[in-house]
Parts: sequence; C-alpha cells; structure tokens
Amino acid sequence: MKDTKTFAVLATDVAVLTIDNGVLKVLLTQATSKNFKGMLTLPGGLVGHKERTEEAAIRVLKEIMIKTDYYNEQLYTFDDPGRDPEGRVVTVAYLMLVPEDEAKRVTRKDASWHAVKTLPKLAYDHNEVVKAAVKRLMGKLTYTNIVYSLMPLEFTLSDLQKTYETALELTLDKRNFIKKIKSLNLVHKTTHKVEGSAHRPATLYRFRERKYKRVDLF
Amino acid sequence: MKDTKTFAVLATDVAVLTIDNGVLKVLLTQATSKNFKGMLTLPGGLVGHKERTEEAAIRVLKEIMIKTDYYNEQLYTFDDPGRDPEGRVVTVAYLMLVPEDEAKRVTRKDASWHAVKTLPKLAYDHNEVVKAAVKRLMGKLTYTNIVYSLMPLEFTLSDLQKTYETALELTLDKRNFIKKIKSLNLVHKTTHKVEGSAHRPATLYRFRERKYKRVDLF
DNA sequence: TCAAAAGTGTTCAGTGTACACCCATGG
DNA sequence: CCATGGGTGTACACTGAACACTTTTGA
Repeated sequence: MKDTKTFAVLATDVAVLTIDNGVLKVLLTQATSKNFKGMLTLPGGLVGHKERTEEAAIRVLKEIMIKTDYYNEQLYTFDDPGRDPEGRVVTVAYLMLVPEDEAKRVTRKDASWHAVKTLPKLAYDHNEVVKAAVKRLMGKLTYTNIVYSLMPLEFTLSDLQKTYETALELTLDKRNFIKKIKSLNLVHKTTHKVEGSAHRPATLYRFRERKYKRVDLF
Repeated sequence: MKDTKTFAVLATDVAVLTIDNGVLKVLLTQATSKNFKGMLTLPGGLVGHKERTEEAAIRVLKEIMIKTDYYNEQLYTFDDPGRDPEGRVVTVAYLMLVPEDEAKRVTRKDASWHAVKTLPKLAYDHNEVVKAAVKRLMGKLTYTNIVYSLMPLEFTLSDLQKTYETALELTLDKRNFIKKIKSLNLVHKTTHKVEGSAHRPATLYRFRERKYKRVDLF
C-alpha cells in the first residue's frame, strides 16, 4: 500500500458562525448531492487543481455572501474514507466569523442561518464540523481577542458582553466585565451614542485594533 | 472550475517531538524524492485509498519506531499547490509527542533527532510544519496537561520543571512551580527515589492520569 | 567536608469576585 | 413618573511572584 499513489477528491467546507440576537448561528445551504438531497449542508465545494483550499472556500462563499473578508482560519481536515458515499473525499474545513450586522448580507435564497444548538442532521459529517467550529470558537474567545471578528465596527460594552455570554454560555457581572475589558485596553470610546432607546443612551466603542492576538480573558 | 473534480495526492507527515537533555528535538529522516535528495524530511508518506491520514501516519512511523502509541493530534493541512514540485500533494500533518526515555527507541538508521532551534533547510515545506508543531506544543503546554506525553512514567519534579522550561523557553521558580503542580493535583509521589546521584535523592512522581484535559498553567 | 541538587514557607502585590445604587432617556 | 438598560466603586479573598536556607547524598 505504501507505494500506491492515492488520488483523493479534495474539498473544502466552511462553518460560518455569527451571533444573531443572543443566539450562535451557522450558515447552511441546501445539499445538492443526490445522497443528501433535502438536507442542509455547510457551504463548500471541490478545490481546483491549482487552488488552495482556503481560496476555494472563499470562492464558494462569494456565491452566498457579498463580502467575504472576515476572520477565517483552517479548522480541521475530515478524512474518514466513508464520509462521502460517492467516494474518497477529504475536506479541509474552515471556521469563519461574521459580525452580526453583516450577517444579513446573505445573497443566495437557499442559504440561511441556523442556531447551532438545535441543528437537524446535516449532510455528510457536517454536524461534527460545526461542533469542532464551536469548540474552536469558544477556546479562542477565552485566550485571544477574536471577539472583534464577531462585532460590528462600533458597539456598546453591553453588546460585547452579550457576545461573550452567548458564545461561551456563561453570564458575567457587568462591572467586572467592563473592568476587565478596560484593563486589557482592547477598546476605546467613540463620540457616538446609541439613540432612540427608551433609556440612557449607551456609548459606542471601537476596538483599538482588529488584529488577532493573544489576550487573557476569563 | 467549480464543476471540475480535482484529484490531489493525499499525504501525511508527522512532526514527532521530544525533549532530549534540555533540548527540544524533532525526528527527521533522509528524503528520498529526487527533488530533495540529500535533505532531511519529516517522516511521512502517501495515504492509502481506504486509509485515514492518521492511520497512514502511524503506519509510516512503525517503520521507524518500535512503539507508536504516543500522544498524537492533527496539526494542520498544508495545501500550497507548489509545495511539491512533482505535482499537487496535500499533506495532513500530525504532531506526536514522545517521552524522553522512549526517544532512544528509534529503529531505522536514517532517522535521528535534531534540535528544532538549529534545523537546516528541510525538504518540502517541512520547516514550516515543524514551526507549527512547536507553536502548537507551546500553546497546549500552557493550557492543558499534555506535558504527561513528554514525561516517562516516573519522573522528578525537577524533570517536570525542566520540561516546561525547555519547551516554553522560560525559567521558573522551583518553589512556585511545585506549589502550582501540587495545587492542580496532577501528580502523586511514588515510594521510589532516584539513586546514585551525588546529592540528596529526588522523589519520583507519577501523573494521576495520563489523559488530556484542560488545566491552567502559566 | 565539600559540592550538588532536593526540598520547603512567607510576604506582598495584584487580580478576580461579589455586590447595589443612581443616571439618562422615551413613552 | 415609570420602565428600561447604562454606568459606576469598594471590600475581600485568592492567586502569582519574589525570595534563601537547610537537607541528603556521593565523592
């Protein structure tokens, strides 16, 4: 066996996550393969001969979303020989994070957001992929600053807190949270405030830099 | 392009790391491909048609090492279309950790350990793979208990400390280190001591469990 | 008795946690 | 004036960090 060149079909799938109104969601489309007709699936497709898997992932997403320059990282490679009944398909999965306000900008009709907590059985091993994506997200939220990739340009500190609470499934004390965020120097005030709410207007903040780095949260 | 099935050659490479006498090392073999003749390379090979990449990785390692049931995790998939001059080869890289006392048990003559700090130019993109492996190791040492996979069954607390110091490139205070390790309840004393040293004999310890879990170190 | 590494506690600073009330606005 | 979420400070416990000397052994 060791001298046999093996030709595998190379694919990519992307778990695009966002937080929508206090719910962690993943972007799903309708499966087209005859084996999974009628089921939901992660956006994905085959990789071109000269193409990197990440490029292929972006190419596929461009058919679904207007913008694709969001946080994206390689997640895991799924290689079970039986994962696709049609043959040996190895998929390099990616994790993409989209801010809540951008998540509306999904252009294809068969694509929509689904709460990760209540997913039906997905095509292929995509339930497993989503699980890995959520786990990765939860890990990275606690020891890096990637939360910026889930937030709009300007946001309130309550928004930020809710994002952590939703994604990490915990509740935080408002005063301690703010103290922490301020001590890490991740954000700065803007001169803007949220208008039109039936209560004291919240100050809008921005991240000092939207660039991945390690920081020590919870 | 999106409707073209792409056949890629699927390979696997393993960065096997160990700590040898205060030096972090990686297991390398002689490259055989004509493009990289004479260079060193990570152990690796092509993946069989019905084979998982991890199985293939273990199969390849069995030709080099007596035992292979060490800590092993998928590291990253390297897919640059130009990474192998002979054609499109996508490699799923693994990270394996071997305890110092087991590292002697390398059976093939062309395989040997090399300090990761002073590697020559390796075949393919294997310098990059090693770099990713070391980075992963350093991360996991700080927030999990995988250090067990680098230690022999019994070890002194100084050994353990030196392992962290070597792999993480830092120095630790002995008293604080022991306090930390004890508070995490990771190890327990044995009745054995190290004999024959020209100083007070050190107590040997064991891990309570050699099972991956998150813990909060440094 | 000397050299070498093992083994052991305390103090202090800083961080994490618990906790409650007033503020600004729209309706 | 009421309802709603925004915004703020303090006290205490705990953790992390700095730091030095005695013990046990072999040579």
